[in-house]
Amino acid sequence: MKKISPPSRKRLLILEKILSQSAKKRITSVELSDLTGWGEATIRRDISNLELHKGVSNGYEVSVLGETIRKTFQIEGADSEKHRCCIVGLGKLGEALLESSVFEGSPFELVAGFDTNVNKIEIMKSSVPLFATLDLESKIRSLKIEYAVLAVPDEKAQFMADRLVSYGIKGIVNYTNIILHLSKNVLVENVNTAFILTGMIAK
Amino acid sequence: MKKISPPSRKRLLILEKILSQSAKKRITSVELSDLTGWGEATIRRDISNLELHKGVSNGYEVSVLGETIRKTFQIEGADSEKHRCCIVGLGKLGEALLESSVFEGSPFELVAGFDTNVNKIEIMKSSVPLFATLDLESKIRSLKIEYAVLAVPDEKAQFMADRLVSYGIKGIVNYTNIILHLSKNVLVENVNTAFILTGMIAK
DNA sequence: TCTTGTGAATAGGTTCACAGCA
DNA sequence: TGCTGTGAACCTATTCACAAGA
Repeated sequence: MKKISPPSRKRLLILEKILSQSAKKRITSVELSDLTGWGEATIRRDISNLELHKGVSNGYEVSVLGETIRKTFQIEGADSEKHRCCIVGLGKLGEALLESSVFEGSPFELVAGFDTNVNKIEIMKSSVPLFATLDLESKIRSLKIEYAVLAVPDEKAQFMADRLVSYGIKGIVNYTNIILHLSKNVLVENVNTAFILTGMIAK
Repeated sequence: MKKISPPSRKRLLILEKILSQSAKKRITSVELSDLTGWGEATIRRDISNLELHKGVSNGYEVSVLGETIRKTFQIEGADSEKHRCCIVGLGKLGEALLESSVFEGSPFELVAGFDTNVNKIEIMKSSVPLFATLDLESKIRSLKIEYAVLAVPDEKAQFMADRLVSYGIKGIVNYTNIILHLSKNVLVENVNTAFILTGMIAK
Protein backbone atom coordinates (compact mmCIF):
# COMPACT_ATOMS: atom_id res chain seq x y z
CA MET A 1 0.00 0.00 0.00
CA LYS A 2 1.00 3.54 -0.71
CA LYS A 3 2.67 5.48 2.07
CA ILE A 4 0.34 8.20 3.32
CA SER A 5 1.87 11.45 4.58
CA PRO A 6 1.10 12.62 8.12
CA PRO A 7 -1.02 15.62 7.08
CA SER A 8 -2.98 13.43 4.72
CA ARG A 9 -3.54 10.84 7.46
CA LYS A 10 -4.93 13.47 9.78
CA ARG A 11 -7.29 14.76 7.12
CA LEU A 12 -8.50 11.28 6.22
CA LEU A 13 -9.29 10.63 9.85
CA ILE A 14 -11.38 13.78 9.97
CA LEU A 15 -13.05 12.83 6.69
CA GLU A 16 -13.97 9.49 8.20
CA LYS A 17 -15.76 11.21 11.06
CA ILE A 18 -17.50 13.60 8.70
CA LEU A 19 -18.67 10.71 6.57
CA SER A 20 -19.95 8.82 9.58
CA GLN A 21 -21.94 11.93 10.52
CA SER A 22 -23.30 12.44 7.03
CA ALA A 23 -26.80 11.49 5.98
CA LYS A 24 -25.88 11.52 2.31
CA LYS A 25 -25.33 8.47 0.15
CA ARG A 26 -22.78 9.90 -2.26
CA ILE A 27 -20.46 12.83 -1.85
CA THR A 28 -18.02 14.69 -4.11
CA SER A 29 -14.65 16.24 -3.47
CA VAL A 30 -16.20 19.68 -3.92
CA GLU A 31 -18.75 19.03 -1.18
CA LEU A 32 -16.04 17.71 1.12
CA SER A 33 -14.02 20.80 0.32
CA ASP A 34 -16.91 23.00 1.44
CA LEU A 35 -17.31 20.99 4.61
CA THR A 36 -13.66 21.08 5.56
CA GLY A 37 -12.20 24.16 3.97
CA TRP A 38 -9.44 22.13 2.30
CA GLY A 39 -8.76 22.34 -1.43
CA GLU A 40 -10.61 19.87 -3.58
CA ALA A 41 -7.42 18.65 -5.19
CA THR A 42 -6.03 17.95 -1.75
CA ILE A 43 -9.06 15.89 -0.91
CA ARG A 44 -8.89 13.92 -4.13
CA ARG A 45 -5.18 13.32 -3.57
CA ASP A 46 -5.83 12.14 -0.02
CA ILE A 47 -8.51 9.76 -1.18
CA SER A 48 -6.43 8.52 -4.06
CA ASN A 49 -3.85 7.46 -1.43
CA LEU A 50 -6.39 4.89 -0.33
CA GLU A 51 -6.26 3.32 -3.77
CA LEU A 52 -9.97 2.94 -3.84
CA HIS A 53 -10.54 3.72 -7.53
CA LYS A 54 -14.27 3.84 -7.17
CA GLY A 55 -15.10 7.48 -7.37
CA VAL A 56 -15.11 8.03 -11.09
CA SER A 57 -17.42 10.68 -12.39
CA ASN A 58 -20.06 10.97 -9.74
CA GLY A 59 -18.38 11.26 -6.39
CA TYR A 60 -17.75 8.71 -3.72
CA GLU A 61 -20.18 6.41 -2.01
CA VAL A 62 -20.17 7.63 1.59
CA SER A 63 -20.29 4.20 3.20
CA VAL A 64 -17.60 2.71 0.99
CA LEU A 65 -15.25 5.61 1.46
CA GLY A 66 -15.71 5.61 5.24
CA GLU A 67 -15.21 1.88 5.37
CA THR A 68 -12.04 2.10 3.33
CA ILE A 69 -10.56 4.73 5.62
CA ARG A 70 -11.42 2.64 8.67
CA LYS A 71 -9.82 -0.42 7.09
CA THR A 72 -6.74 1.49 6.05
CA PHE A 73 -6.14 2.82 9.54
CA GLN A 74 -7.50 -0.24 11.27
CA ILE A 75 -10.11 1.78 13.10
CA GLU A 76 -12.86 -0.66 14.08
CA GLY A 77 -12.88 -4.34 14.57
CA ALA A 78 -13.54 -6.61 17.51
CA ASP A 79 -12.99 -5.49 21.10
CA SER A 80 -10.04 -7.83 21.33
CA GLU A 81 -8.20 -5.82 18.70
CA LYS A 82 -8.78 -2.50 20.38
CA HIS A 83 -5.87 -0.55 21.76
CA ARG A 84 -5.99 -0.67 25.50
CA CYS A 85 -5.50 2.54 27.39
CA CYS A 86 -5.74 3.95 30.89
CA ILE A 87 -6.17 7.23 32.71
CA VAL A 88 -3.52 8.18 35.22
CA GLY A 89 -4.60 10.69 37.84
CA LEU A 90 -8.26 10.81 38.89
CA GLY A 91 -8.70 14.40 39.92
CA LYS A 92 -11.69 16.30 38.55
CA LEU A 93 -10.37 16.08 35.03
CA GLY A 94 -9.31 12.43 35.13
CA GLU A 95 -12.65 11.53 36.61
CA ALA A 96 -14.52 13.44 33.93
CA LEU A 97 -12.53 11.75 31.19
CA LEU A 98 -13.17 8.40 32.82
CA GLU A 99 -16.91 8.84 32.79
CA SER A 100 -17.35 10.36 29.41
CA SER A 101 -18.07 7.86 26.73
CA VAL A 102 -15.50 9.28 24.35
CA PHE A 103 -14.00 5.91 23.61
CA GLU A 104 -17.21 4.40 22.30
CA GLY A 105 -16.85 3.62 18.65
CA SER A 106 -13.16 4.44 18.73
CA PRO A 107 -10.35 1.95 18.26
CA PHE A 108 -9.52 2.40 21.95
CA GLU A 109 -10.77 0.76 25.05
CA LEU A 110 -10.39 2.28 28.48
CA VAL A 111 -9.42 -0.56 30.77
CA ALA A 112 -8.10 1.14 33.90
CA GLY A 113 -7.92 4.28 35.99
CA PHE A 114 -5.10 4.97 38.43
CA ASP A 115 -4.72 7.28 41.39
CA THR A 116 -2.37 7.45 44.35
CA ASN A 117 -5.25 8.16 46.69
CA VAL A 118 -6.38 4.69 47.74
CA ASN A 119 -9.42 6.07 49.51
CA LYS A 120 -10.61 7.74 46.39
CA ILE A 121 -10.40 4.65 44.22
CA GLU A 122 -12.35 2.72 46.82
CA ILE A 123 -15.08 5.31 47.11
CA MET A 124 -15.37 6.26 43.45
CA LYS A 125 -17.75 4.17 41.45
CA SER A 126 -16.90 3.65 37.86
CA SER A 127 -17.58 1.16 35.13
CA VAL A 128 -13.84 1.14 34.52
CA PRO A 129 -11.68 -0.76 37.05
CA LEU A 130 -9.70 1.56 39.31
CA PHE A 131 -6.31 0.79 40.83
CA ALA A 132 -3.77 2.35 43.15
CA THR A 133 -0.71 3.83 41.48
CA LEU A 134 1.27 1.25 43.43
CA ASP A 135 -0.09 -1.35 41.04
CA LEU A 136 0.73 0.70 37.96
CA GLU A 137 3.45 -1.59 36.65
CA SER A 138 1.70 -4.89 37.30
CA LYS A 139 -1.60 -3.69 35.85
CA ILE A 140 -0.08 -2.12 32.77
CA ARG A 141 1.68 -5.36 32.04
CA SER A 142 -1.13 -7.75 32.91
CA LEU A 143 -3.81 -5.72 31.15
CA LYS A 144 -1.47 -5.06 28.22
CA ILE A 145 -2.13 -1.34 28.33
CA GLU A 146 -0.49 0.53 25.46
CA TYR A 147 -1.57 4.15 25.86
CA ALA A 148 -2.08 6.46 28.80
CA VAL A 149 -3.99 9.66 29.40
CA LEU A 150 -1.96 11.71 31.87
CA ALA A 151 -4.03 13.91 34.17
CA VAL A 152 -1.91 14.10 37.33
CA PRO A 153 -0.86 17.34 39.04
CA ASP A 154 1.92 19.14 37.19
CA GLU A 155 4.54 18.33 39.82
CA LYS A 156 4.14 14.63 39.20
CA ALA A 157 3.85 14.77 35.45
CA GLN A 158 7.43 14.04 34.40
CA PHE A 159 7.91 11.43 37.11
CA MET A 160 4.76 9.56 36.18
CA ALA A 161 5.48 9.83 32.47
CA ASP A 162 8.91 8.26 33.05
CA ARG A 163 7.31 5.44 35.00
CA LEU A 164 4.71 4.86 32.31
CA VAL A 165 7.35 4.68 29.63
CA SER A 166 9.52 2.32 31.66
CA TYR A 167 6.54 0.00 31.94
CA GLY A 168 6.16 -0.10 28.20
CA ILE A 169 3.59 2.60 27.42
CA LYS A 170 3.81 3.63 23.75
CA GLY A 171 1.98 6.92 23.80
CA ILE A 172 0.75 9.58 26.20
CA VAL A 173 -2.05 12.12 25.89
CA ASN A 174 -0.74 14.84 28.15
CA TYR A 175 -3.31 17.01 29.92
CA THR A 176 -0.77 18.53 32.29
CA ASN A 177 0.81 21.91 31.82
CA ILE A 178 4.28 20.34 31.59
CA ILE A 179 6.20 19.58 28.40
CA LEU A 180 7.47 16.05 28.94
CA HIS A 181 10.99 14.99 28.05
CA LEU A 182 10.79 11.43 26.82
CA SER A 183 12.61 9.15 24.46
CA LYS A 184 11.91 9.80 20.81
CA ASN A 185 9.97 6.60 20.23
CA VAL A 186 7.22 7.51 22.69
CA LEU A 187 4.32 9.38 21.14
CA VAL A 188 3.14 12.43 23.06
CA GLU A 189 0.26 14.74 22.35
CA ASN A 190 -0.08 17.88 24.47
CA VAL A 191 -3.73 18.71 25.00
CA ASN A 192 -3.66 21.15 27.87
CA THR A 193 -6.39 23.62 26.96
CA ALA A 194 -4.32 26.75 27.45
CA PHE A 195 -1.61 25.25 25.30
CA ILE A 196 -4.05 24.29 22.57
CA LEU A 197 -5.48 27.80 22.58
CA THR A 198 -2.05 29.36 22.45
CA GLY A 199 -1.06 27.20 19.50
CA MET A 200 -4.35 27.98 17.79
CA ILE A 201 -3.90 31.71 17.79
CA ALA A 202 -0.13 32.10 17.65
CA LYS A 203 0.25 34.40 14.72
CA MET B 1 9.55 40.92 11.46
CA LYS B 2 10.17 37.73 9.57
CA LYS B 3 7.19 35.57 8.82
CA ILE B 4 7.35 32.39 10.89
CA SER B 5 5.91 29.22 9.40
CA PRO B 6 3.18 27.33 11.27
CA PRO B 7 5.34 24.32 12.21
CA SER B 8 8.04 26.64 13.44
CA ARG B 9 5.52 28.58 15.54
CA LYS B 10 4.33 25.41 17.20
CA ARG B 11 7.86 24.35 18.02
CA LEU B 12 8.78 27.76 19.40
CA LEU B 13 5.77 27.63 21.68
CA ILE B 14 6.90 24.29 23.01
CA LEU B 15 10.43 25.60 23.38
CA GLU B 16 9.12 28.48 25.44
CA LYS B 17 7.49 26.07 27.85
CA ILE B 18 10.61 23.93 28.04
CA LEU B 19 12.70 26.99 28.77
CA SER B 20 10.32 28.14 31.48
CA GLN B 21 10.65 24.71 33.05
CA SER B 22 14.44 24.64 32.79
CA ALA B 23 16.77 25.29 35.71
CA LYS B 24 19.69 26.03 33.40
CA LYS B 25 21.04 29.47 32.63
CA ARG B 26 22.30 28.83 29.12
CA ILE B 27 21.25 26.19 26.62
CA THR B 28 22.46 25.10 23.17
CA SER B 29 20.63 23.90 20.10
CA VAL B 30 22.09 20.43 20.68
CA GLU B 31 20.63 20.24 24.17
CA LEU B 32 17.28 21.46 22.91
CA SER B 33 17.47 18.85 20.19
CA ASP B 34 17.93 16.12 22.82
CA LEU B 35 15.04 17.48 24.83
CA THR B 36 12.66 17.67 21.94
CA GLY B 37 13.80 15.13 19.40
CA TRP B 38 13.93 17.76 16.64
CA GLY B 39 16.98 18.32 14.49
CA GLU B 40 19.44 20.87 15.76
CA ALA B 41 19.41 22.76 12.49
CA THR B 42 15.64 23.00 12.74
CA ILE B 43 15.93 24.48 16.19
CA ARG B 44 18.55 27.01 15.11
CA ARG B 45 16.41 27.95 12.12
CA ASP B 46 13.36 28.38 14.36
CA ILE B 47 15.28 30.57 16.74
CA SER B 48 16.83 32.57 13.96
CA ASN B 49 13.28 33.45 12.90
CA LEU B 50 13.08 35.44 16.11
CA GLU B 51 15.94 37.61 14.90
CA LEU B 52 17.54 37.52 18.27
CA HIS B 53 21.19 37.35 17.18
CA LYS B 54 22.40 36.71 20.65
CA GLY B 55 23.33 33.07 20.61
CA VAL B 56 26.75 33.16 19.06
CA SER B 57 29.16 30.52 20.12
CA ASN B 58 27.94 29.47 23.51
CA GLY B 59 24.28 28.80 23.22
CA TYR B 60 21.33 30.88 24.22
CA GLU B 61 20.56 32.50 27.50
CA VAL B 62 17.46 30.69 28.72
CA SER B 63 15.70 33.73 30.12
CA VAL B 64 16.38 35.92 27.10
CA LEU B 65 15.28 33.28 24.64
CA GLY B 66 12.10 32.55 26.57
CA GLU B 67 11.35 36.23 26.86
CA THR B 68 11.86 36.77 23.17
CA ILE B 69 9.47 33.99 22.26
CA ARG B 70 6.87 35.37 24.64
CA LYS B 71 7.26 38.83 23.15
CA THR B 72 7.12 37.53 19.60
CA PHE B 73 3.88 35.70 20.19
CA GLN B 74 2.54 38.21 22.68
CA ILE B 75 2.24 35.60 25.38
CA GLU B 76 2.24 37.48 28.68
CA GLY B 77 1.36 40.98 29.55
CA ALA B 78 -1.29 42.57 31.70
CA ASP B 79 -4.63 40.93 32.37
CA SER B 80 -6.32 43.54 30.27
CA GLU B 81 -4.48 42.28 27.22
CA LYS B 82 -5.37 38.67 27.75
CA HIS B 83 -7.63 36.88 25.32
CA ARG B 84 -10.94 36.29 26.95
CA CYS B 85 -12.52 32.88 26.70
CA CYS B 86 -15.39 30.86 28.06
CA ILE B 87 -16.48 27.30 28.59
CA VAL B 88 -19.76 26.23 27.05
CA GLY B 89 -21.35 23.18 28.64
CA LEU B 90 -20.76 22.47 32.31
CA GLY B 91 -21.07 18.73 32.50
CA LYS B 92 -18.38 16.80 34.31
CA LEU B 93 -15.78 17.76 31.75
CA GLY B 94 -16.71 21.41 31.48
CA GLU B 95 -16.75 21.68 35.24
CA ALA B 96 -13.33 20.08 35.52
CA LEU B 97 -11.90 22.43 32.93
CA LEU B 98 -13.49 25.34 34.73
CA GLU B 99 -11.82 24.50 38.01
CA SER B 100 -8.42 23.55 36.77
CA SER B 101 -5.96 26.38 36.78
CA VAL B 102 -4.76 25.69 33.26
CA PHE B 103 -5.12 29.27 32.24
CA GLU B 104 -2.77 30.64 34.86
CA GLY B 105 0.30 32.06 33.22
CA SER B 106 -1.25 31.68 29.78
CA PRO B 107 -2.29 34.52 27.51
CA PHE B 108 -5.90 33.52 28.15
CA GLU B 109 -8.37 34.41 30.80
CA LEU B 110 -11.44 32.38 31.56
CA VAL B 111 -14.23 34.88 32.11
CA ALA B 112 -17.42 32.83 31.88
CA GLY B 113 -19.01 29.41 32.00
CA PHE B 114 -22.33 28.62 30.32
CA ASP B 115 -24.88 25.89 30.77
CA THR B 116 -28.52 25.45 29.79
CA ASN B 117 -29.33 24.05 33.21
CA VAL B 118 -30.20 27.13 35.26
CA ASN B 119 -30.34 25.11 38.46
CA LYS B 120 -26.82 23.91 37.99
CA ILE B 121 -25.33 27.32 37.47
CA GLU B 122 -27.07 28.54 40.59
CA ILE B 123 -25.87 25.67 42.72
CA MET B 124 -22.34 25.35 41.35
CA LYS B 125 -19.79 27.49 43.04
CA SER B 126 -16.96 28.72 40.95
CA SER B 127 -14.49 31.54 40.89
CA VAL B 128 -15.54 32.08 37.28
CA PRO B 129 -18.94 33.72 36.69
CA LEU B 130 -21.55 31.30 35.40
CA PHE B 131 -24.44 32.15 33.11
CA ALA B 132 -27.42 30.51 31.48
CA THR B 133 -27.04 29.69 27.82
CA LEU B 134 -29.93 32.07 27.26
CA ASP B 135 -27.50 34.90 27.97
CA LEU B 136 -24.85 33.53 25.65
CA GLU B 137 -25.07 36.30 23.08
CA SER B 138 -25.28 39.21 25.49
CA LYS B 139 -22.45 37.93 27.67
CA ILE B 140 -20.16 37.09 24.78
CA ARG B 141 -20.63 40.60 23.49
CA SER B 142 -20.50 42.46 26.78
CA LEU B 143 -17.53 40.51 28.14
CA LYS B 144 -15.81 40.64 24.74
CA ILE B 145 -15.20 36.90 24.72
CA GLU B 146 -13.11 35.77 21.76
CA TYR B 147 -12.61 32.03 22.24
CA ALA B 148 -14.79 29.20 23.48
CA VAL B 149 -14.16 25.76 24.87
CA LEU B 150 -17.00 23.56 23.68
CA ALA B 151 -17.94 20.76 26.08
CA VAL B 152 -21.63 20.27 25.42
CA PRO B 153 -23.27 16.92 24.60
CA ASP B 154 -22.57 15.77 21.04
CA GLU B 155 -26.15 16.38 19.89
CA LYS B 156 -25.85 20.06 20.65
CA ALA B 157 -22.32 20.56 19.37
CA GLN B 158 -22.99 21.86 15.86
CA PHE B 159 -25.91 24.00 16.97
CA MET B 160 -23.94 25.62 19.77
CA ALA B 161 -20.90 26.10 17.58
CA ASP B 162 -23.05 27.90 14.99
CA ARG B 163 -24.43 30.14 17.71
CA LEU B 164 -20.99 30.90 19.07
CA VAL B 165 -19.72 31.83 15.64
CA SER B 166 -22.73 34.01 14.93
CA TYR B 167 -21.99 35.91 18.14
CA GLY B 168 -18.46 36.62 16.99
CA ILE B 169 -16.36 33.84 18.53
CA LYS B 170 -13.05 33.51 16.67
CA GLY B 171 -11.95 30.06 17.75
CA ILE B 172 -13.31 26.91 19.34
CA VAL B 173 -11.55 24.19 21.30
CA ASN B 174 -13.83 21.28 20.56
CA TYR B 175 -14.08 18.55 23.19
CA THR B 176 -17.10 16.93 21.59
CA ASN B 177 -16.97 13.90 19.39
CA ILE B 178 -18.42 15.84 16.47
CA ILE B 179 -16.46 17.35 13.59
CA LEU B 180 -17.88 20.85 13.28
CA HIS B 181 -18.68 22.43 9.94
CA LEU B 182 -17.90 26.12 10.24
CA SER B 183 -16.82 28.97 8.06
CA LYS B 184 -13.15 28.89 7.11
CA ASN B 185 -12.18 31.89 9.20
CA VAL B 186 -13.11 30.28 12.49
CA LEU B 187 -10.28 28.40 14.15
CA VAL B 188 -11.17 24.95 15.45
CA GLU B 189 -9.04 22.49 17.35
CA ASN B 190 -10.46 19.03 17.96
CA VAL B 191 -9.30 17.69 21.30
CA ASN B 192 -11.64 14.82 21.96
CA THR B 193 -9.39 12.25 23.64
CA ALA B 194 -10.33 9.33 21.42
CA PHE B 195 -9.72 11.49 18.40
CA ILE B 196 -6.33 12.63 19.65
CA LEU B 197 -5.34 9.03 20.33
CA THR B 198 -6.50 7.93 16.90
CA GLY B 199 -4.47 10.67 15.24
CA MET B 200 -1.48 9.83 17.36
CA ILE B 201 -1.26 6.24 16.30
CA ALA B 202 -2.67 6.34 12.79
CA LYS B 203 0.11 4.69 10.88
C1' DT C 1 37.13 24.18 19.53
C1' DC C 2 32.35 24.81 20.11
C1' DT C 3 28.31 26.82 18.56
C1' DT C 4 25.45 29.97 15.93
C1' DG C 5 23.24 31.60 11.64
C1' DT C 6 22.23 30.88 7.03
C1' DG C 7 22.81 30.04 1.83
C1' DA C 8 22.03 25.98 -0.90
C1' DA C 9 20.25 21.40 -1.50
C1' DT C 10 16.79 18.25 -0.55
C1' DA C 11 12.57 16.43 0.92
C1' DG C 12 7.74 16.92 1.74
C1' DG C 13 3.02 18.71 0.50
C1' DT C 14 -0.28 21.21 -2.09
C1' DT C 15 -2.33 22.97 -6.09
C1' DC C 16 -2.82 23.31 -11.07
C1' DA C 17 -4.53 21.61 -15.06
C1' DC C 18 -6.11 18.24 -17.87
C1' DA C 19 -6.92 13.42 -19.76
C1' DG C 20 -10.34 10.05 -19.40
C1' DC C 21 -14.44 7.84 -17.81
C1' DA C 22 -19.65 7.78 -16.96
C1' DT D 1 -21.18 17.82 -18.71
C1' DG D 2 -19.36 16.73 -14.22
C1' DC D 3 -16.42 14.27 -11.74
C1' DT D 4 -12.14 11.60 -10.55
C1' DG D 5 -7.22 10.59 -10.53
C1' DT D 6 -2.70 12.08 -11.34
C1' DG D 7 1.64 13.96 -13.74
C1' DA D 8 3.95 18.27 -13.35
C1' DA D 9 4.67 22.68 -11.26
C1' DC D 10 4.79 25.05 -7.37
C1' DC D 11 5.31 26.21 -2.68
C1' DT D 12 6.77 25.02 2.13
C1' DA D 13 9.77 23.05 5.45
C1' DT D 14 13.82 20.49 6.90
C1' DT D 15 18.52 19.28 6.67
C1' DC D 16 23.23 19.83 5.09
C1' DA D 17 27.36 22.05 5.32
C1' DC D 18 30.22 25.66 6.30
C1' DA D 19 31.77 30.55 7.25
C1' DA D 20 32.39 33.40 11.08
C1' DG D 21 32.37 34.76 15.95
C1' DA D 22 33.72 33.89 20.90
